[in-house]
Amino acid sequence: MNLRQDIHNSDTPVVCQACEARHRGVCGALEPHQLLTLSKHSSKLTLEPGMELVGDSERVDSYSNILSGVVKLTKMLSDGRQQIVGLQFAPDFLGRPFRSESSINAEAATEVLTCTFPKGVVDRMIRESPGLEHKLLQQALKELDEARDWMVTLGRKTAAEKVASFLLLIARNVDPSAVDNRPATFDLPLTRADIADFLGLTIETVSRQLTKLRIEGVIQIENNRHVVVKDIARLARRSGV
Amino acid sequence: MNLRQDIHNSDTPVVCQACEARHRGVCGALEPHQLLTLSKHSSKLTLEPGMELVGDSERVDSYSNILSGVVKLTKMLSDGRQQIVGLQFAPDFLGRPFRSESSINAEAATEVLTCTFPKGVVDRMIRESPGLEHKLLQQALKELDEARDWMVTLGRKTAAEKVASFLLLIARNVDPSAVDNRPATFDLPLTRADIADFLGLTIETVSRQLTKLRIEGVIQIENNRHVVVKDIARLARRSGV
DNA sequence: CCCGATTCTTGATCGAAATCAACAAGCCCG
DNA sequence: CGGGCTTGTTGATTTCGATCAAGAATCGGG
Repeated sequence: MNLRQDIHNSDTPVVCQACEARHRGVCGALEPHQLLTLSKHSSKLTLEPGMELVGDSERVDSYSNILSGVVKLTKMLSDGRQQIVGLQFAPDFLGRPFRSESSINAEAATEVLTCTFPKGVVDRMIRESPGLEHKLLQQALKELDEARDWMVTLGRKTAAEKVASFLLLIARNVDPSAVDNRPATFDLPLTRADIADFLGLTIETVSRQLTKLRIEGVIQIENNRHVVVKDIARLARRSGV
Repeated sequence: MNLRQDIHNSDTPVVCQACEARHRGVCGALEPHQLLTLSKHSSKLTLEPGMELVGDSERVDSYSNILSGVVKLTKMLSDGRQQIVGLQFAPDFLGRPFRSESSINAEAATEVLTCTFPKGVVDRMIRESPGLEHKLLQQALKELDEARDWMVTLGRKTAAEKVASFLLLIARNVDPSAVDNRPATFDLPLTRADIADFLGLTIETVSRQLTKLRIEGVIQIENNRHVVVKDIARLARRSGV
């Protein structure tokens, strides 16, 4: 799908011109004049790891496009047990349309760069522009597919398969060459504790499974975070399909 | 939200008049003339337990509103391990917009009554009617919320909490009085095997946990399927919040 | 109404991951 | 550059749920 090639680039606001969110994200649905309106109210934010984008059950009064970095979506039980229910990468759209309250917590896992808008401006634009709502529906359906895939991992895979599945997920989202089974290299955007919360495991189990994969030569790890996967297909075979 | 009270009921097709899908489902977004078009192409189907609505990776050429009964959405690993990734009740909309292939299997858990449409007719109507797309977005976001809630259950709850969570989910969807903590009575729409696949457990563990709840007086069970919960709040307390 | 099949329960044992515990390796900051 | 803190690894032990194995209850069909 090629997006409005007909319109000359110079019509679009400067801040939007090279933006991923316009090329592959929700902003692709907007006309130049809408981008202009939006860009007047938008601000680019840099968030350090651990900083909150959306607080649990806080009022949500803004939406964001993720321009770089990884955001984790978490849920917590009252006794402190935590589960990561989604990871978002650029150029994902972050925010819960049509509801000012969120039962979810969104937090920067790495350093994150966002383009952030006031909720009201976007909500108005949704009402005017069916194309934008269409993009949001696509984004929601994508997240739903990912959530359901992950439910299988959480409910039915072993610890070893879970860790392999996680590495595969990160590799595919961070290093494009992993998608077509070529060797991949990447930094883990999550700590062991985060990985454990994503996989429904403990940090000790995550650590042991990573060690096992390293010893068996499926992956190499440097400085705890940097991972090299020579044979993606081999990793995939360990992910329980 | 009250839906087009201005339009006299007699304008809407007879089959739609008392239909839940029009009152609380996606059809509420449609004008009488659209309902008429749709109703001309729709057919009501009755499905026995175990019958497939959407086959895994089959072409999906239809959408359905669930009018009664419970549909389970399942995913399977290549070695046969299975996970139920969602349950749908009336008047949920079933079908994956904008994609002719589904990686999900939809199967009647109980006897199910649907109102089914050809994909093409609905897809066309989506393009014409932003209101319909809006409803679909709401449906997708609802399913996403449910999926994420369930991820917490799968990843972080104990077997006892999982079974309690499941009973609570069914009670709230089947017996309205459960929603405001009044005593509830219902038939389990799933077999023990299905419950196990939903909770990421084995049938033996599900059975043992149900027995435990029964012995401790939290629930009563008759004929394996019929459940009475006198104190919903007590059940909720066991669900791990 | 009875028989066979399915579904469910209960018991005994096993094993994967959690927990408990100690230590190692980075890393930030003075 | 050294010390304290966070983050990660490894080992020993426990535990929860899986697995293996019988039975019991329920259901559907002749």
